[in-house]
Amino acid sequence: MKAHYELIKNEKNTKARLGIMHTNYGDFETPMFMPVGTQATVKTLSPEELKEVHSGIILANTYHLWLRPGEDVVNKAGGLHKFMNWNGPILTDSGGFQVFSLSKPKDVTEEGVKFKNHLNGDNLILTPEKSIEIQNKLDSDIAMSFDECVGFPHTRKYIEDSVERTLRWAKRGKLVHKNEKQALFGIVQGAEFEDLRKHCCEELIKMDFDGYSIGGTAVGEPKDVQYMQVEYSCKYLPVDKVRYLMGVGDPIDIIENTIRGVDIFDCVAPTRLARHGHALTKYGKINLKNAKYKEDFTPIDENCDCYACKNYTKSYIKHLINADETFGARLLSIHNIRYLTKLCEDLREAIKNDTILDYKEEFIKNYYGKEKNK
RNA sequence: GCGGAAUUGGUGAAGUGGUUAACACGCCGGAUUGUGGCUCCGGUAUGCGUGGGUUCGAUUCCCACAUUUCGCC
Repeated sequence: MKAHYELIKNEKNTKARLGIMHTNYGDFETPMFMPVGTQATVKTLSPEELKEVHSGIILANTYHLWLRPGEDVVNKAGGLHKFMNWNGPILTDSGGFQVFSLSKPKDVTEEGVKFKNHLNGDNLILTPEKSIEIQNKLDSDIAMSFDECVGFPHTRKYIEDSVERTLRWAKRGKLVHKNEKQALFGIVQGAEFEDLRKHCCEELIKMDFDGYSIGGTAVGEPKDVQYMQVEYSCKYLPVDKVRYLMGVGDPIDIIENTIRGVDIFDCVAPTRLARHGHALTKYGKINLKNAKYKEDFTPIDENCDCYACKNYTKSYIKHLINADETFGARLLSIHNIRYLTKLCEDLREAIKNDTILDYKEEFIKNYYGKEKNK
């Protein structure tokens, strides 16, 4: 069986959707936040801890696992689930984001994208076919097409060419996709141009993917542009397939884009922020390095059910972060991921009750309001 | 008691008779969006042991004192 989406309910006042993703490694409800585990591990967390924070699915990265340890090693281990001892769903990114973060414009060719291996300097080329072959071997539940993720700003002409290339790459990848238990998603590009997003959606739908990702967001564009890009994508996507917004994980953005019809999110923010000493709270992001927490013997959030909040104080976690102890990063990662999965639980509840706009208003009032008064 | 050396921010320290006293760490803030993990960006000594003197001008030269330290009796 391939992973597939079941639509449960549309929210009455917005485009928000409640759904279930069925996979061979369990089902999860959407909207859902997906933590990032680039190198077959969500940094600092064990699989048991990931279960505890209610991660329905995690993301791993094709580019990194290709370079190290190599897809054949993972394949011989019995696939990514066995290799990393995670028996929940896994989605793999295609390496498309590395097109944005690691390559220069001249490195993007029709064949694929040239990279310099960051571990040993080798010149490499990642192609749509190679990306899919690697993902087939990694044996994730959901694979991504290899796309070109273009940064912001950019010219319309470049996006026009890039979208066509991404479509050709999607088709090439689909042709070599052989893993029958693995779903394959197409990626919508087109930046902030509605006609290009529409065109991209229509062409991808013709290829009949198992789900659709919205790409080209979270690359430095203003918030209103991001929301527009999501609207211009969801508008043209089929209702019976899941929609995954790539790279977005700011709490407000999760709410705004859920309202616009997105089902799955991923972001490095909760884990990266954790390693740098930040915690997400109802009243905004706080920096535990700040001196004011030195003798704050209360939990990050008294109402949070995570292991960190149930057992540790801000003062202690601040001490761990200041002393560069990894346990601090682990406690904050647990909290931040739980914060986002709980946010998604709340959003699902609000969709059931058709109260998502009220939820958003209340959330923003708390998140920005008190933070600014501090 | 005698002789020498030293005294620069929270710490280790560089430095010069003349605009804003280097650098590092720490500290105080900020950033971080399909992760090239442990990064990046700011701020942080109105003052160079204390008191005099020389000089147009002294943290820098001179004197005294204090403190620290080394050696000798």
